[in-house]
Amino acid sequence: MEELDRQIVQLLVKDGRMSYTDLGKATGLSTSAVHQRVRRLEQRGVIRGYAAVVDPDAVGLPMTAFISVKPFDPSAPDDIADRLAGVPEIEACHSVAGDENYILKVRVATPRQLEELLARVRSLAGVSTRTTVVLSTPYEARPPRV
Amino acid sequence: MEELDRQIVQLLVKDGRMSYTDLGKATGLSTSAVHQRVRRLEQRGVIRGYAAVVDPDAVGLPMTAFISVKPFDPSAPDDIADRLAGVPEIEACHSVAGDENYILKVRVATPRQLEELLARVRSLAGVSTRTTVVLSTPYEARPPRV
DNA sequence: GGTGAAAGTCTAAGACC
DNA sequence: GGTCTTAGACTTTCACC
Repeated sequence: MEELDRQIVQLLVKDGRMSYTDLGKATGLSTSAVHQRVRRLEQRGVIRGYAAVVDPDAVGLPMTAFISVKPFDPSAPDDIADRLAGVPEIEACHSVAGDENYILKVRVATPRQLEELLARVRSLAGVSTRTTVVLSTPYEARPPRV
Repeated sequence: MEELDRQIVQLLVKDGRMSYTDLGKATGLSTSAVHQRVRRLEQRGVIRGYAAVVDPDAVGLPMTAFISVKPFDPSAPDDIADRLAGVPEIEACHSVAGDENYILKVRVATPRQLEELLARVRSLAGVSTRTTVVLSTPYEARPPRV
């Protein structure tokens, strides 16, 4: 990716609501040139979208956990990610190398909800689970150095 | 949190660039009422900021891994998170309950860079590491159901 | 790929309920 | 907390280079 695009992406990752005017000032381009570049970056899928970053505590989801899952029947076709796609508590699902097949990142309100979620994940996906509870998060969603 | 605020947060998590005008239409409030509420949500820290969501592959960081770390000397004061705060490859750092003390999520370009990063993490923070490489990510950063 | 200008839309602040 | 109003800023499109 070219230097100017890299700069624009970097700026938008740090502040997704930065105006095209300000992006132009920061990069030395005109407003419309920036606008065009951003549109291309969106079309090419480099920029997937924009999101408000929310404090999970403040919206009633103070409990985070990582759930590693492994199928009961390792010979069955792996449709675990699909089976879990509709579970709203799951924020991320990564297929991984190692002892387990997937790592899920989940957010819930209470330990009781985590217990209920684990039961749901096990029965929906036919997996055993190993859960690591997050105690605190010094930082998260830090902008990548693009 | 109140229903209208919940709605606004939900909408902004899905589209961080949605205009106040459109937020007003979606919630049945006037533009300025929405604007006021958003400003309050930002001030109260419910909304921490806004970010462009970027495709890691497209910006040259196709490799993701989780690194669990444990201090060599468990009796030393725990300043691991601080020591690692300046490492740009680390996207998130969670203190966790369980066998290890922290889980880091990292993004790099190549296996060789991951190797170099692991060495850096170990020596900077005085920890042993256990690394789980991500093979693919069916979904990630899904908007929480606020 | 870039610029610059015009029309339309949105933001932000103030007065008022 | 809410609405309405208004000035100014920003976005978006277009003709042109």
